Amino acid sequence: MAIKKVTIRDVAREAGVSVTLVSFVMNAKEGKDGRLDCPVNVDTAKRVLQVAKKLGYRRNNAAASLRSGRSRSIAVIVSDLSNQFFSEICRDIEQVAYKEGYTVIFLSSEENADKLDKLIDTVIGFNVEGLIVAPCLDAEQVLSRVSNIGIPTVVFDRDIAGDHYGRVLVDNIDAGYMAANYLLHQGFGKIEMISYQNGVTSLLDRETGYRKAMEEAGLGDDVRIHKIDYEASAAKKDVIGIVRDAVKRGTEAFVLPTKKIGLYGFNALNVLGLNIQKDLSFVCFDESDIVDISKPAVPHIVQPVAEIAERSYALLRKMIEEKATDEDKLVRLKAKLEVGGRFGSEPTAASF
Amino acid sequence: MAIKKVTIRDVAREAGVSVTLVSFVMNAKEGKDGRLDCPVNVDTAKRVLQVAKKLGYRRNNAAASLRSGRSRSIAVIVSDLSNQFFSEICRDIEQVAYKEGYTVIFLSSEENADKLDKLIDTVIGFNVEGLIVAPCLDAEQVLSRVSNIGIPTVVFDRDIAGDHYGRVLVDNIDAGYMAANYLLHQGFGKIEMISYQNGVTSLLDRETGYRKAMEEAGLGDDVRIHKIDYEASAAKKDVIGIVRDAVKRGTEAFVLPTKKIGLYGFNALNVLGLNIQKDLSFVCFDESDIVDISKPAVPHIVQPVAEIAERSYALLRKMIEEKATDEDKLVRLKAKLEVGGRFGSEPTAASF
DNA sequence: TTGAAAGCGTTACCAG
DNA sequence: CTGGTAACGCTTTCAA
Repeated sequence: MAIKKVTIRDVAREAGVSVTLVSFVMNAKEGKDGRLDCPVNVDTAKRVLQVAKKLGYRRNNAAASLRSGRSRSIAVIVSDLSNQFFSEICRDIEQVAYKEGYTVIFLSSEENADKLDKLIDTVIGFNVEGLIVAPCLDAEQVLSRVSNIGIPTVVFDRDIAGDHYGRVLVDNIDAGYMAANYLLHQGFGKIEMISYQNGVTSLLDRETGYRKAMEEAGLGDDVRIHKIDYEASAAKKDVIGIVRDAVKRGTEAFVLPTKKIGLYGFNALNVLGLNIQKDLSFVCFDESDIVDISKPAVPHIVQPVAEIAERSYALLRKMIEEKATDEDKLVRLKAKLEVGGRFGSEPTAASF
Repeated sequence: MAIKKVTIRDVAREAGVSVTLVSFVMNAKEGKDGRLDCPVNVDTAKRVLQVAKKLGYRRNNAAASLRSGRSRSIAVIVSDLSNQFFSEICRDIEQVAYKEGYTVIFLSSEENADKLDKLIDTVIGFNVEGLIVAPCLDAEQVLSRVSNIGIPTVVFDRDIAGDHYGRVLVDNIDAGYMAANYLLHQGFGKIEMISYQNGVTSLLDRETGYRKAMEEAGLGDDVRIHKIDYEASAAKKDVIGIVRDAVKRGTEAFVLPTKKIGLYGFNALNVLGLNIQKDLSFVCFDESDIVDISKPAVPHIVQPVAEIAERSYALLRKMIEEKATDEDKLVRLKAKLEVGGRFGSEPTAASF
């Protein structure tokens, strides 16, 4: 069956009016009184609406966008769509954009700058009005091209130099500081950290925070940051070795600054037959099934996902409307330390 | 800064050729020999390419789509983008589509049929060539409208009656059967199941499979399927109660037919102070951080995510090209039982 | 309150 | 091989 194509002209003919009228009616927003606010006779409008519905008319956005230059759509490019952190942000952005009648296109750069480059071409060709990007590694050059083109762009999660971009960032220094400080207040002194060697800003900042907390506690000499491979199976092995040696050395706790590193940490405990808290304590980052369920609860730093999504979208809209001041263009959010699991404050067996 | 707009005409003028030539060149696919296959002089083509690059030309897809009627894009609508199962499928679809030069728009219906309806309007307005949909609850009517319009549509995860759709489904009866059967072979007899009361086909099928395995084992009288609320906090409470009562009754094992229900199960164990395997055994569904890390390993049914993605996309492409036979339009895939965690076959402490 | 007509940037068609 | 020109469906003046 061929795809039905009902145009504005079909509606106009059937309703006995001009295409202009139909266009007016179809674009009219409903006022608060339920009335359409457009310079069209109420009865005519009603008739047009009816005919449009009967015929199954749907606006051809390609044509509308071509003519008007606006597409009422934005693109969100993350480095891995299957990463929970990103997919939650995507969902939240979609929800808030949807309310304003904006369509969101999601794309995944797979942590690959070349692919990011091509994706950006694609979405620009789609006439999106703006971009929200979680920069992949080495994204600087690719994104500088975007800023040359002049398409409004907001980056989040990782920082990128350049004052053209809107930036929505979590204070990762503070996050790392909180993580280490929590452990210090628990009475631990021998606290180490495991991080990736790839040097993304968010991780470097968390390392800085950890270091700062240790130094303030007069434990600067005990700072130890282990760097592991980014690739999963290598990383997993690395962590097992690090944990095993650390326990021998008398290490009491670890700051594990990403969700995955946290999981590697738990895996190491399992493999080594160690117990969380009894043998070793962790502060993890982000929520995971593990920290949700673990008993005793595993303290973890959570990023304000919904807020990141909302602020990114709001900032982008402001930039699209060219109303964003330089102040607006940098949003700094704080992470939070969760001490109980997501189920922590819920009824326990005792309450039954 | 205004958005730079370089059109095909600018390139044509600068290169001293007609717009037609430029269009030819810009649409030419690279042949295997690296040569462009288009009826254009090689040198001319090269010059056009150079000028296009120099000027920063990018095709306006809205215009191209308007004129050609094809958009080289498809839409994927899932019921929750932040659900790992869906987001992995999205990523995989994106990857395979990208290779063929197709853009994918992802949307999230939030398990809401009305929203699905609107999203479909939106993407049709975007001139997408086809739809891949994970039906939300009550999606039947909404989707029947799509099939009237005649836009090629593939559904996955949940079945929908109607022979217009392509359908990529996992054999959930078999999956439920495998789950129960595994427990039976472990020597358990008192096996129960916890499921949602919302009656989606995939769950009903898993229940059927469980029932079938029990009946074949002569344990038809012991079949017990607990139905819980879909809403998380209610569900969590329900499961705690169910597990507590079940253990008292001497239940040995549970089939937990979704990832979330599995997590509720683990939560119940925690809250009740029970041990997996010692006090109660589970077969879960889908991968999660828990089943990855748990020790002893938790057997779980995994769906062939990559295959679902690939087959859905391939089928949709075939339908778009009107080459899909009725045979093609139903793809049945098998789930697999994983007995070890994802880390199961990896090096353990002993190997260090 | 209504309508005619001029494009938006591209591809398709036809002629050279 | 190359180029002119007519659409595609819509929004947007401008005029009635």
